Amino acid sequence: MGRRDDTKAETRELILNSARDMFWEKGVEKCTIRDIADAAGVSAASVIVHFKNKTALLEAALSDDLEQALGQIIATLPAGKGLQDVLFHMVSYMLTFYDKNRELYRILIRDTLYQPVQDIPSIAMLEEQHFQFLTNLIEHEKEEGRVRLTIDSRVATAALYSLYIGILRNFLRDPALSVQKTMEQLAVTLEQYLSGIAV
Amino acid sequence: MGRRDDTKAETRELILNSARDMFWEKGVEKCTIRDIADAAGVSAASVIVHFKNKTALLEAALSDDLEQALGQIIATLPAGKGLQDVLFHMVSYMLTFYDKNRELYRILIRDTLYQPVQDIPSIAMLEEQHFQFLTNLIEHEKEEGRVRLTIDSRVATAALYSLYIGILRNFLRDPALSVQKTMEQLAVTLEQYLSGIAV
DNA sequence: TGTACATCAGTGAACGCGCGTTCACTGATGTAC
DNA sequence: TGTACATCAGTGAACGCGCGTTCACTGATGTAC
Repeated sequence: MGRRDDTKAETRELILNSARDMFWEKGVEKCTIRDIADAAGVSAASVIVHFKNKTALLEAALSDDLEQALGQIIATLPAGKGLQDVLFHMVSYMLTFYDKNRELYRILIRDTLYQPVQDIPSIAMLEEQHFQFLTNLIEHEKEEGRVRLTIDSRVATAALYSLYIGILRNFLRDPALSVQKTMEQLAVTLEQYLSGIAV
Repeated sequence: MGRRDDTKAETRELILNSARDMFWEKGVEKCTIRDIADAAGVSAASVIVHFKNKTALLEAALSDDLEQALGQIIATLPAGKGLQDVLFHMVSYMLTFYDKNRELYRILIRDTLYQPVQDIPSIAMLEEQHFQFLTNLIEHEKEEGRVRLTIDSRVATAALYSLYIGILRNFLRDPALSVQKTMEQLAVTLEQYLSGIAV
């Protein structure tokens, strides 16, 4: 880790910061790799050396903020509350976060959700953390006697995540849908999931 | 509806057929709008007149087959069976369908799932039909006394659809995941959803 | 029914744009002796 | 410690490619009278 690696990392950061700023300001479609390179005071070729393509750059540029958000969520978790409260807290935080620039995050999610894991390393890692956290939470709920012991926690996590992604899809696709309304959707969905629908 | 409209519709069909064939053969990324135009014996400008862009063409070109698949599913439905059997039948049919060209359908879904409804008219309509069918199914289950009457069918439909999309995501992103294995995932997920996870 | 005109699907060729690649290069940093 | 060479991040300029647009046009079809 000599000076060479340091300056390399610095250049990377310069590009990442400019990218994030420009994506926020002008939107993904409206700003070019050249624009970002210019703003970072770096050549366009250098951007491509650091990031495979525009989507990879987008992913890397926005994942820092996402990571911070996830950290914030966990730091501000309501203590001693059950699954439902924790999930509410998480989703409402994330929706408020995405609401700051729905169009930007819609494009991020559209372009990453169905990509192979190796193409979206940062977000895949965040997702994995998120999963692990939820799984632990469900395990904890089992110990508290609020979730049946026969339930497979990984399966339940995947299901809850799918329900979240589904609701997020509505939220990001329909600008008229408020955070409030979306949280109400979550409430009924979650209520159904927890108690089941079968007689 | 004179001859003018007829020939217009014919040209549209020519483009659509060439597009579907080429997308299947070479993959979406590898074939250009010009390639498709040439194969259809039509000018590239004409393709753009008929379809706004490549994604719109992809959506239109593949939605016919999807519509047929959905028709087939409903036609071959196991009669007199419950929700679980019907859902199994549907998902297993769709996975087998997508399995014929996972990469192609991965791209289709990636490029359409988070697009505004007006940009993907054909698929949005299919989705709406699919939804309606599921909602009716759940209503029927209520009458049969297999689903609680207090359950909101639209909410349950949205939830089941989200769970399906989540499982489909794993399937399309991981080529090593077999239809069989994916159906097992569905089984446990569905079992949880039907009976709930809470004590 | 025929004539004159309007409409419009489709053409072909050119264009601008942005992405991603390539390549010879510069200059700072790292390493071998 | 100094010297000579190797490495490699970054440059700048050019390039090819595909997308989507534009525009003057042709010729068939539709419509008004």
